[in-house]
Amino acid sequence: MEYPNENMGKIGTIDTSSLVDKAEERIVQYIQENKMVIGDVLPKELDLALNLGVSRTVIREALLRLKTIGLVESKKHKGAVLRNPDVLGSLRKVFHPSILDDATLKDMFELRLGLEVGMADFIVKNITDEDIKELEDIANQVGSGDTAQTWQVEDEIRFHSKLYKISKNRILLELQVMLMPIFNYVHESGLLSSEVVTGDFVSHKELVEVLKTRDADAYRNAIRKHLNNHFKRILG
Amino acid sequence: MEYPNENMGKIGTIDTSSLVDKAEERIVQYIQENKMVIGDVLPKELDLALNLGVSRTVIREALLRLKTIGLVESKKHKGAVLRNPDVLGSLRKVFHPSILDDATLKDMFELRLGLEVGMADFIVKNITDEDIKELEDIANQVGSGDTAQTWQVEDEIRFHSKLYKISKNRILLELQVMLMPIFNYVHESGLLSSEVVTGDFVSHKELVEVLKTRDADAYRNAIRKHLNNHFKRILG
DNA sequence: AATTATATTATGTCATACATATAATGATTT
DNA sequence: AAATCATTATATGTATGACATAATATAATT
Repeated sequence: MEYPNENMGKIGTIDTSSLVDKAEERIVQYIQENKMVIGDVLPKELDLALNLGVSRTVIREALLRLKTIGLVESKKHKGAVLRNPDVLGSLRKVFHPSILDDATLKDMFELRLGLEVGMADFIVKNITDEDIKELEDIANQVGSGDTAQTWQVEDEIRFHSKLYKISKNRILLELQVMLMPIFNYVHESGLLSSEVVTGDFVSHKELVEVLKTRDADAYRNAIRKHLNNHFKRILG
Repeated sequence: MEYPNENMGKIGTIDTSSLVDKAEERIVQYIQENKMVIGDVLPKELDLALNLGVSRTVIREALLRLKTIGLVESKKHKGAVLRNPDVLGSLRKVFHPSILDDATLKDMFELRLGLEVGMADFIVKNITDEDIKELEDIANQVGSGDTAQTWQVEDEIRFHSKLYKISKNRILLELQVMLMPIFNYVHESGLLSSEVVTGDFVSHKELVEVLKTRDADAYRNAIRKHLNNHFKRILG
């Protein structure tokens, strides 16, 4: 029983949603019922207010929410126009190490590792000869004289960013862009057990060689091994 | 050259951000500079307005954005209190097939497949004997008489939801919950090439058997095969 | 026809007032 | 003294009206 008093039965809940909540709901409903598509414009604020029987203030706040999650975009004189929602856009502002708790940061660290292994099939499917050439170039840049830590990190990012691009999956790519700073933050923070160095490390060069075979299973195993040091830190 | 007129050189951009944009920025800045933590409350709207030299309306809209992305939560009488951001919360409203374009939907279909394969290590790491028992129960419920399509789908969802839970990764779990309806929608829509049936299918029961060995590599291969029909539809 | 003024319109911002819920305080009871 | 209840103060929620601003449509000019 989830009520404080055992004798207290369920009597139904009261609608505590604010006017803005309701207005937002109705507007989304309006969009769906009218089968509106990208580019269509919503009725102007005053009309919405009049029709829903609330003040313009409420409508503005409801619309602002829709703007914030990227569903609409407001143009002066024209109104709120539907846009192809930048699905992950709303995440961008939240994805900062400073405002996330440790558990979440760790989850994201994991997420990135998982994504990279999980997208093997999509990489192999879409990779072109030019892509391979490009990856090879990046992989070769290491060792070319300067082996300072910062350069290594940059090459690391370039190489893996390229992999995401090859996957031709926009969501994946955007996720990666947002996850990368968090990953690096966690990597360098004291959040995880200290780094370990294992024997059978797969280098970027070797990854490229595997990619040349266009064998997804083989690549999946290779990238998993490549990331093994990271995995070890969370798997213990 | 990205300017209409070749003769037009770069003269620097003008800050076109609205007052709300700036206010939002300053508030986030305030949070970081003061090293505020979960539970702390922001100054009240009127104080923020006075200090930033804008109207309360602007402050309210800025705060509303932060509320929408789940960074703060406003309590009457108290103010805007920092909350552990529900990172994916803002996605919930956008994740509806009706408002996403086909390309994005397909990307999400892929994402789910990738996640499931990519999280193999985390499942194997965290799985308990009870988890295995539970998975076994779900797997056995299939075939117990009723083989209607709807039941199959429900068992499918139950089984895979359980897998995500086992991963003990909240982000992964939340993503899955949001992705599932989209996945089903795409699965049933005419968006992908028609379904194919392959020979070597790995069943839920077999997956459980593999999990008993606690071998992440083996499980990764198994789940990849289990999802092979889905993969085939996008890989062609 | 092309450019330049003008008017119109819908959003952006401001100011003020009041409603409402809740934290804090004080009064009452046991 | 502790617990309960009533009161008050306070910060957000909502409403209203006004004006600023930018973009569109229209008219005027070249």
